[in-house]
Amino acid sequence: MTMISSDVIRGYNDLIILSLLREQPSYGYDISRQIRTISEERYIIKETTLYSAINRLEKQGFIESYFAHGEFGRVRTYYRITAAGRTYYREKCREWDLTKSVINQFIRES
Amino acid sequence: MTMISSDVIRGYNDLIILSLLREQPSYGYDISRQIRTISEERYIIKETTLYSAINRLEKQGFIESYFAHGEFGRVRTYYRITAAGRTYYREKCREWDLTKSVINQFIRES
DNA sequence: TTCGTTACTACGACTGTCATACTACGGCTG
DNA sequence: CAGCCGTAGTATGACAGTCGTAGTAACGAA
Repeated sequence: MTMISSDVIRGYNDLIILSLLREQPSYGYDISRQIRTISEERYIIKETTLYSAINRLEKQGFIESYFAHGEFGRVRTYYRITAAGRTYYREKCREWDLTKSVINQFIRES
Repeated sequence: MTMISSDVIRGYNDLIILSLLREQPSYGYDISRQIRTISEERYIIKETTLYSAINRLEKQGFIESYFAHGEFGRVRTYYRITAAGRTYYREKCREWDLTKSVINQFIRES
């Protein structure tokens, strides 16, 4: 099982986080578990990386936070995507498609 | 025409440079023109980024330099890929395939 | 002689990620 | 009831790759 190193996925954490929040609001720890699960253990995001990405996205207005109780009454910080966040997500998706096609051009050359 | 920003291609400059040197030895300025041409102007690498990537690759032993005359007798620093570089290139390609499939999983989810 | 293109190098700044470490609550086991 | 594991984070400083800015220098064309 090959894992993904952080430097190759660098810059796409925002995209990944937003793609999950597009489905439904969530909180940090759950987001990290979802990433792990959906990637089939091939990408495990570091806590510090995740939370710094989350804070960045919030500062930029792409997500917003609210407090809610999970099971057993524990309060957690939940995040939901904003309208600006959805727009940003679509842009990032286009950028990703472009990046894919450009890089593939170089690899296909050889 | 949408351009590729450097933060999305970050980490793949090594792969791109090696993919070109796999074909034939070349020098800095020519590599940057090839990148521009092959990407159809969608990715224009900054000089400083290119040369720091080249120096990094040489330090790591993935490419090696030699001096040669271009047209009109000007001496330029040419680079060719090493055996270690070819191995590294193949690894990076596999990593790229993995990254693609993982990121696509998140995007396809939604 | 000046300008544009070629062909670089140096330096300091910025950003995203990481390593390390710390806090704190709840549930389970011994 | 003590200790540990899983949950749910925050703080801090370091590092690597890229970028902005600037400078050098050789060559050909106008």
